[in-house]
Amino acid sequence: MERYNFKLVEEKWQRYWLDNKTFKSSKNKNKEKFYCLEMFPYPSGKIHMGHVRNYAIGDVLSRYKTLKGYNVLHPMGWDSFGMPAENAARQNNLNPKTWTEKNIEIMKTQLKLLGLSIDWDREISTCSPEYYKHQQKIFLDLYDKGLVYRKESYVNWDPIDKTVLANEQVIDGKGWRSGAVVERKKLNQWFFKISYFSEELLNDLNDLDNWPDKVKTMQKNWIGKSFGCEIDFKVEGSEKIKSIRCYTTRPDTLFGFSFLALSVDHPLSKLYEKDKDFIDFKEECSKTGTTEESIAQATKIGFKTELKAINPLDNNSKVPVYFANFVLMDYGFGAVFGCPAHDQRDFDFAKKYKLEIKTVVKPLDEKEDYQVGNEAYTGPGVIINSKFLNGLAVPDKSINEAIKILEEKNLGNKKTNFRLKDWGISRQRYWGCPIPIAYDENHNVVKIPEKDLPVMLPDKVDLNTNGNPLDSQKEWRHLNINGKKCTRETDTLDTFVDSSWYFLRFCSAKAQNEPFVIDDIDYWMPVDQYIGGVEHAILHLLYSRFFMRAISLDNKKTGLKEPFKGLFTQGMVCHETYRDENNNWVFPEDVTSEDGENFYLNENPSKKVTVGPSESMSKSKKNTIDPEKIIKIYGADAVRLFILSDSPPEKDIQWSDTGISASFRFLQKFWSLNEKILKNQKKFSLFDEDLEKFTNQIIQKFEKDLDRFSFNVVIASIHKIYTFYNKHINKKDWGTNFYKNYVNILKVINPVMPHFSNECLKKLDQKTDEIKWPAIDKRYLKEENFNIVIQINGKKRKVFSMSEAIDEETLIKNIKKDPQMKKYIDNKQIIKTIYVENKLINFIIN
RNA sequence: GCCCUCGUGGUGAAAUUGGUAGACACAAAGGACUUAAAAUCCUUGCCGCUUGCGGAGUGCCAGUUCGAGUCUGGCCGAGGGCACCA
Repeated sequence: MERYNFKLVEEKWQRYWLDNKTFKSSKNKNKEKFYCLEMFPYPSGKIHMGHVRNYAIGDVLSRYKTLKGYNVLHPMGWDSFGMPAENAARQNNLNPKTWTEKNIEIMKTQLKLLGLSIDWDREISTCSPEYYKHQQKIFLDLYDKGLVYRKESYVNWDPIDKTVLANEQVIDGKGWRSGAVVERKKLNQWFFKISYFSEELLNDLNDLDNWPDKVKTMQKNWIGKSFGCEIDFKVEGSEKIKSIRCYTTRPDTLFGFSFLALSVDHPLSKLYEKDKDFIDFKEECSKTGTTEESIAQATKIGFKTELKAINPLDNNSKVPVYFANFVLMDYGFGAVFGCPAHDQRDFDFAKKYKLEIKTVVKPLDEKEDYQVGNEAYTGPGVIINSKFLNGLAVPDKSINEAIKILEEKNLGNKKTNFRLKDWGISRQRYWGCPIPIAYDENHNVVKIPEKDLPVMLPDKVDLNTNGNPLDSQKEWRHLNINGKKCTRETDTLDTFVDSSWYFLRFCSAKAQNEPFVIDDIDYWMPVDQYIGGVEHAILHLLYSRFFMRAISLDNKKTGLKEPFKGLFTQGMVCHETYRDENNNWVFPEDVTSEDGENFYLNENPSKKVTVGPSESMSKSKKNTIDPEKIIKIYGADAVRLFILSDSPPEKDIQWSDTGISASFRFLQKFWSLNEKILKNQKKFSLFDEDLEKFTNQIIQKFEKDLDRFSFNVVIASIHKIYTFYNKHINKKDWGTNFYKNYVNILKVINPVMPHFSNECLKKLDQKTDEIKWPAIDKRYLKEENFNIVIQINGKKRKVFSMSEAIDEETLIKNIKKDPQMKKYIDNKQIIKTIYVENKLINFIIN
């Protein structure tokens, strides 16, 4: 019997698909479309298991939908701008472009080994001018729409490398490369006005029915809508300043007001910029680390001014004004009123500076003379000690009433606030999309004319200079626009911009003169199923939602707002971590074990290896498995089968060597089943109803499980199929329907293991092009063997197997006759009987 | 601190609207076949007693229900997100 040679088979079919352009997609308005998209990879060098899992899921879905008769779009591209290229190029003295293009070639080859059903004719790469020229066009379009602006803002500045660092490049307050203490520096930066859509981005989450709730909640919190009131506080003690505006969500606690706190960046700080004590204080504030921990533990410090703020509801109450380190400038107005009794931060601050702590809310179960203890009380209750607000229920009534009164007295206004900040898109980097802007001699912004697009990245740059390499490109920087001397913007775009519209480009990947053709996106968009890692739950997905709205704004031709109709976030691939005696990480392939308990180095079995917990595969911990090596040993179908089995796709999965080899052996077993069937094709004679039932029911289950992404259950069904068919064939139950049903089985497993399925079908002389999902014969879906559970007082005592439906009366008669059941029922009074038709009967007795 | 999710055998898990808990696999043990090995197939969740049967059982404690892994409340534990957002 011929062994299954996955290598030959997989190569053969991959060649066939390529030569025949099997997965080429084109618009067909008579056919329902399905746009399946996985998050495109960054070409870092090689694919990793995370990619394998992501693309296996997407591929199964794409192939399934194709079988179901949809016109499927399943493209792939490269998120190819970004810092790793710049760093790698610097290290190896290469050009980022060369490095990136080489990686793309390698990874493309690896993806093809997986047998993905991708339309490679639509391949795009964001670092290619063919792509970014359109992005520059979109940038200018958004500029014209007023959604792009420039303002001064703070950045993390590395004083040694003279460059801006992203937040994740700042480690313990120091630059990741130079180790220099990072400074806050004000720079002119470009922004997208994502806040223009805050309300919409929040509300429209409600319509995204096919998104995970988790992601929607994360976005909701990120947008952070809060409802409150802006209040002007009159100020005494300075000629220059008469009032300070604050934002609060708790205007009802205004009678507990005991200080007013300002951010050190508040405009009022100008009054103190020559005050040495204030300069020292500001310095002290900036030292508070940037790490989450240090912020959480930071003590609250303040700088007392000579100013007094007046309580708008009680003009006799005058309280000190402080600058305080815990007030943020970019939320609200950079000024807050302090109510220590009912806000923990204010409480901590008041304790430190011995300010009054006046209780104005009491919990419902406390007496009128309630006083807050060692911490602020922020829960619900009733207003006290607050004159005309007393007795109001906290929070809803009290807040609404307080706002009403403030508005009536012209002291404040109802206000909604969002946490979502505008998106800073300037990066002082070389390997990114140039911003198509220049400045004239008076520093005015000048758009690069459309005819001069794309603004090409210069090929030859010195990456070893400090700061942005583009700054030193003298020739490139200077240009004339309409006869005026100008200099180019040297910042490039955040790479998140590249990935905010690539799903549109796939619809018109070859369009020369525009980013996309309206007719194409009308047909293909929105993406029906988007699949990727949960790490992009907020930024990438929110930015894409913003882009879709920004592009559609004032655009009469497309009104699309949501780019992704369905979203699926898959879990990570994990593996145990290994360390040698010197505590260095060791690759799993360099480790061996005979008993599964003690581990040693392959090269030196006397050296013990300690096993750490299983964690998400990462290069730094060396707990990675190279997909290419695994595919070469076990084949793509075995890898696909394994990576989809066992764990539900949204959860993390454990890589296991025994698991992958079991999948491999399973394919071998399935193959020999196929061989047996092939040899005995002529022997089918008897009709077998059980087979018909099994097959139709399992295909139905397949559909249901595929539709709800239960791939692990689908794989379980495949195992069941094998066991069932193998049993039948060993018993020589050659039903006339055996062959037909088996062929249908080969079709439904096709999305999961396409090479294997195609090869088996071919061997049985079946067509492999345009395979259709088999129609289910409804006659066999009806369960005709009824298992009726007999319960006594809700406890299972026996199961009756019936070949046909039975009525309650007969059933009870049978039960009473049953010798096993007799002992439970005889001489007992049946108080109640619960009967679920053909399923269950429950006797309640005493 | 706030928000969200999840707790089921040795392990990954299944159970779609409350109705036979543990499908399907991994590991381990035992068995069949074999001169032997590989491969393949079968059996085994736990505790009792003699095949068979009985008991407990889905993190813990209550509740609703004829019936709860599933619903409600409280507690404990794990993971994730946000983090001085006023």
